[in-house]
Amino acid sequence: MTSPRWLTPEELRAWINYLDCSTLLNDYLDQQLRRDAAVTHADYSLLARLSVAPDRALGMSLLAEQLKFTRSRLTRAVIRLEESGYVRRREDPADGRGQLAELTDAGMELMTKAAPGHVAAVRRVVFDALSHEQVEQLATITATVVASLKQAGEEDAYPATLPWHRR
Amino acid sequence: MTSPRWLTPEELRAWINYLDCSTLLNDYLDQQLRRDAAVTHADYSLLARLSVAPDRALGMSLLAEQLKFTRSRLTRAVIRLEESGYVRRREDPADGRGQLAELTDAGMELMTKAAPGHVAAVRRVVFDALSHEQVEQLATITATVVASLKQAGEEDAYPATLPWHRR
DNA sequence: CCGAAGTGTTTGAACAGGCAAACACCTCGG
DNA sequence: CCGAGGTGTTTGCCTGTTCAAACACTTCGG
Repeated sequence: MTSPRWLTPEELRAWINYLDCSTLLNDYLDQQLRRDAAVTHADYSLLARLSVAPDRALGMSLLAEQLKFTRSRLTRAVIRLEESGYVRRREDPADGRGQLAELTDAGMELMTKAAPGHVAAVRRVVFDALSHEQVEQLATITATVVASLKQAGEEDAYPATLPWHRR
Repeated sequence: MTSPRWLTPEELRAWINYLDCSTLLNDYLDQQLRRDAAVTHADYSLLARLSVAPDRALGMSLLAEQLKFTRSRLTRAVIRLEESGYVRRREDPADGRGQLAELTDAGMELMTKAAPGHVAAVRRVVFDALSHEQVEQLATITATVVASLKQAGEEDAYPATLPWHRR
């Protein structure tokens, strides 16, 4: 690093906007779901993944990977949701080490009640405010950054740690 | 809500990409700062705000607002940073109720050490991967969403709670 | 000058999430 | 068939965050 290249004014503006956007959007959706469906955004995402899975069930590791959760976070989240009656766990018939998380009927019912409001909220603050072109731009930009993160992660991780998502 | 308008496939793709991007990017930067400068991304942002403020000092409420922190979150964060020696607090001479958070020399030194690496990381995973046009698109899109969130927040909040940032 | 209402900040209690270590089970070479 | 090493999951402990209630000070109407 010779002289650390700073961000240009446009980059800085984009960066600050992005940071604010990401925080506020997350807060907004979390509030909306808490208020209207009594779940957090994180729990909602978990249930949503299960609701579209075949048999409404997924292995814990797979689920953690999709959600970008640490395994321990997932364990605790699933325990909580199990206590609330939305999820059930059973052993993976194919692998004695594995557990499957399965959406219960109550969980499915919650999703069908909560999803319309959530989708409406996302629409309202994001997609209704953006043009069709901007939606495409957003998809491309975020995909690019994700790819770039993936590559950066692999390079950094050569010594030892953080294989996929801090393991 | 007649029949809840679902998301189109492109919208859904954009949304999922965005969600992944936001999570992974935050994780990545947090790891980078923890590893290279022994601070969290949140603490870094706080110190960064102070470092560019006049006299390196800001009132607690103003700082909380800029950072989108709860007031209580800010209180505790500042206490922690004060114990680490990066921040000092003093009474606001203009208002006996208020406190000012001020960056110490140690804090400033930390920032000058940490900033280049952080900026390099942001460049690497975001701006080096995007074209100049995409940076502008990102700035516009995020600004639009922030504005739309602000409006949505005001409308929702008519009954009672959540004035600015859940108060 | 008094007290009510407003604004700025902190505290107490509860909980989510991260890391690292432990545990359980599978798989494969010998 | 045994044990070493891998993979899937959970647990213990600690830190950071939230919500609500308390505190502290200021301001303003009477």
